[in-house]
Amino acid sequence: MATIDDVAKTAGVSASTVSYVLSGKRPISGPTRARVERAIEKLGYRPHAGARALASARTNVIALMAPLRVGVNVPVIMQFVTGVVTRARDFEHDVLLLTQDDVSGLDRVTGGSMVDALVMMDIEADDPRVPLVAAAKQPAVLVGLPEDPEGLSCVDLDFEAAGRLAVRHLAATGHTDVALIGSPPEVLRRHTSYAERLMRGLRSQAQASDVTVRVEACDSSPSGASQAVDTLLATAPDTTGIIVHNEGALPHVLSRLAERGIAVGTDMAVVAVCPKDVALAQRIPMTSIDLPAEDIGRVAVDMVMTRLDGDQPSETRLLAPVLTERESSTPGPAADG
Amino acid sequence: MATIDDVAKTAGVSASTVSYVLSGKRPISGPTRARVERAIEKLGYRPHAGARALASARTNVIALMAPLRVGVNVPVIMQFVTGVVTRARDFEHDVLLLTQDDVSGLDRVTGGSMVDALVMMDIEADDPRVPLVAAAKQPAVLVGLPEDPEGLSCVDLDFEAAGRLAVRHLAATGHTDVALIGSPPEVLRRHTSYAERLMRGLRSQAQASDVTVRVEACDSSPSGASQAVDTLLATAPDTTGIIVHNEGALPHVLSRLAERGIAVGTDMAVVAVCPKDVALAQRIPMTSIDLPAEDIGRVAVDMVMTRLDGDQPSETRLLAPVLTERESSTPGPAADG
DNA sequence: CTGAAAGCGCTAACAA
DNA sequence: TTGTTAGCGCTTTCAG
Repeated sequence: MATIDDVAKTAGVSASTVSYVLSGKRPISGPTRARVERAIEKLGYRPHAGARALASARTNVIALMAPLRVGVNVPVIMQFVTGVVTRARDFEHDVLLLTQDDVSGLDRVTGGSMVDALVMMDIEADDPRVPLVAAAKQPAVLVGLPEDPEGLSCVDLDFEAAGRLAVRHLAATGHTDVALIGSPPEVLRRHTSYAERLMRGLRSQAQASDVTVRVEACDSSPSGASQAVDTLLATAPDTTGIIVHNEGALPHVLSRLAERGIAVGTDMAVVAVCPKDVALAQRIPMTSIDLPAEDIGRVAVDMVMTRLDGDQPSETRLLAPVLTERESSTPGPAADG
Repeated sequence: MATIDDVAKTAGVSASTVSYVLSGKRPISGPTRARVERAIEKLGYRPHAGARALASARTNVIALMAPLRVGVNVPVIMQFVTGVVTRARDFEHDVLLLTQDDVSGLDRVTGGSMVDALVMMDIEADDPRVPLVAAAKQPAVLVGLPEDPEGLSCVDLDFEAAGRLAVRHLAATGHTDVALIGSPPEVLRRHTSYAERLMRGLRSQAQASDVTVRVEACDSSPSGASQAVDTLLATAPDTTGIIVHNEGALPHVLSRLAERGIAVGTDMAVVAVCPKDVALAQRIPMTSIDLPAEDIGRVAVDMVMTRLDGDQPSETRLLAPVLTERESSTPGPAADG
């Protein structure tokens, strides 16, 4: 492999000039630049990342901690990762992938100066990684909200607003008895705050709009979904609007409703909280509040990059939810008259 | 951050001794080792990755090129990535994630010595990345089979054997008219060889077992799946066994069959080629040939690690398919008598 | 506008 | 069993 000295030699300049041509950190005359570039081209020169990191204290790599366990949210995670990776490239950064549970990985990449910054997905209320990352010398942004973000930056969908929005939509279309089919019990137990935030929004808007909200936890399996639907219809037969916040269960919820002869869109309004493509991949195009995973990933990278140079103060960004009406929700019973 | 010299100083030894304690590349006396370890602990010392890479020409990072486009195979990809990341950790390596289409990323990480090795997913028959990676100084393993693997190592499920296995299973349970509901047309156009290999196996075994096989390409959308089912039943009404090799379409295929009053498992045997968890997440537990994505990822890492030190010759490993009988397939018509 | 030279923090001969 | 020392390839003062 050619080194910077090789390039310097064949261009007839000093190594530092080559370096400055590459970094643009000082003005270079046209002819000199041209000769250097020709030499680089000719030799197929690539700066050695390790040497660069050593000399400049910059790796041009960010770490991404993602929950790689198999499960419900796989599409969301993938979209998020995609957003992070593509946006990182816009800043000339690559992405080092860590699994959520590799807590020691945090220390490794951080202390070993393997990365310039960190993005951590799927933050739980009382997440053990939060204190670790707060102590790191690299900036970090969390996706999700921990109990105490003490000086850390966070991004997420504004789930509370999403909850309000969903209820407002159903209320506006005449529904007075609505229900949430939500996350699996284990998610709730883990205190991933988004579920709680959604419910808070749901409840506050329910009160404001004078509708009742029943909440049903729901396993993502076919049987879990069927059970949730059956329980709901048994205990709250007046329900005319359902909010589903569980991608894995969504198709099965719809199947179950179909099996029971309930026509989604006419007999029952259904609003999903999920990525757009998931909403569109159902048997009926779903009215949905988009979970803009890729956007969130992009924003996370933007935030972390901002913090790379200047020491911006920490901030929390909650993206405003957007509801798109599709065939699964139509004016409800009270609006019929 | 503490450096190796700091550690050496507080342990009262030389830097090289610290280095050797860490690497284990030469014997160290008990007491010395103890003092060094104490110093490391006390200072919270972490070797600087860049410095290490520069001095040793090892980064302890491997690159993984994965197709991050959204689509059908998301669960498979995630499982695969998980396999790679966790196995890499067993070899003290981290994973740098590149997107499939970032072809220049290959050059960047390779030429810049950012990684020790490469794993590339989803290789197509005439993949433009193959010559690039063949020219790299780092070893690589491909997941999938290119047209010409010229000296490169590959892993994949043995799809040809899987095709044979599926047909053999259906034939053995009495079916004589079977069909494949396969990948979307665009996948076939991309010449991802697995689809072709599966069909080859299907056809050869069909001939051997004296059964007919009809092939239906199938878009992964609900409507695409319905259409495939409808076309199939219209043009080949005698079909009693279906092989589905399209995870995204699978639930919709099953729904469509249900809608048409065809009972999967009794009226129609269905064999899926998909990950186990997908097979189990359907309305009926599916007889399936497992797509062991996580295993493949693990094997890919094993192979690439082997090639890191000694220059092992290149090899291609095709994992033997395993069929698990579940409720979606039962003895067919001919076996009834 | 360009060069010379001093490190960045580590590894691995070479010496003892 | 341990220490000394010469780089690894780059960035960035400092000088001109």
